[in-house]
Amino acid sequence: MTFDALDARLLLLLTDAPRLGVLECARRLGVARGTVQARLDRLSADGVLTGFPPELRLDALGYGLTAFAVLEIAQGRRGEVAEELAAIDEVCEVHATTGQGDLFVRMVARSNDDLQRVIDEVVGVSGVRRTSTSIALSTPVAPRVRPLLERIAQG
Amino acid sequence: MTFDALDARLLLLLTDAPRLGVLECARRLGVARGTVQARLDRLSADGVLTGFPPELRLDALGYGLTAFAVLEIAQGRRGEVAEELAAIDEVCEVHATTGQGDLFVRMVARSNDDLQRVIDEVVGVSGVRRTSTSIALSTPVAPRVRPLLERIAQG
DNA sequence: ATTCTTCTGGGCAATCTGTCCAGTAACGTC
DNA sequence: GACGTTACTGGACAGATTGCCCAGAAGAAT
Repeated sequence: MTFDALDARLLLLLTDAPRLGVLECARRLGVARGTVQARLDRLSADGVLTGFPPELRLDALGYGLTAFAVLEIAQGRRGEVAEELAAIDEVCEVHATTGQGDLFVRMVARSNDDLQRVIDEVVGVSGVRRTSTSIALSTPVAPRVRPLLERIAQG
Repeated sequence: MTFDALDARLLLLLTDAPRLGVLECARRLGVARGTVQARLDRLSADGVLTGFPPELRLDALGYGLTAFAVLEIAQGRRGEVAEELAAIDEVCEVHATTGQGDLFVRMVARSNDDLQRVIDEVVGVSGVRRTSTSIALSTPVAPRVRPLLERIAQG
């Protein structure tokens, strides 16, 4: 399973103009339409490209607060805890990590009160020992893949 | 600027079938084509919907390691540091947070050696005081917005 | 009651999609 | 070197979709 510069250029193109048609991509990349189609099919089939989820500004949706929590979990209950966390709507991301903390959680909320409620819900999950949370004040670098793609595309 | 259930249902639809056409969306939502078009235009214009970036499995791309770093920054140099971090390709996300740590960084790497290099680069940024890093062992909940949308869509 | 905004349902020309195909270039193998 | 495999090109086709426009209906606000 390979991923060459053309794949990267294609994905960059779709990053910039997501709802672009296959034909237009082919034109801009200077290759035949079938090639673009084949690449997209292959990337999807190989599981490299898992989709094109909409990118939303959550604050415009009413969820203006983002917070992080580091959870320390009781011995051997990590999987179980992770599952319960996944059931909380406001929990947008969970990682198991090395270090003193065991689980790292990203969550969102509508207001301070709402955040309080969400945090209570998170730390209230059975098996959670110690927690420490912090609030995101700003996001200088929003989630991105672009630089990596550009490198592969021979930027 | 509102965001109603139809908007949410539309975005859920596009989440599941990203490269779906406008007409097909209209059919599945049971509304006129023009409505779907208008909603998408409005969401984009309002800045709620910022795009449809490709969702990639970075490990399939060679970047199999994800690590997090909490950086403590010298007084008043946060913005400056954030800018330098943004210039590092492997840095995929940066948040300014409350708490003892000042900046929270997510980064990726190809291998342990590579991660070492990336970490060195990150902590080597001038203005970075103390750092603590940890590695993501697994990701029980990958970044998601779905539950929030479903709630708005009247789930 | 009147005005605005939004949605509907339809029509139009131009474009795109999915799907074929044959020819050609590139690559590894024997 | 000869051969087989794989990927890309360029072109064809019918059918579907897009962008755009419009008049009328339905609701909400004044």
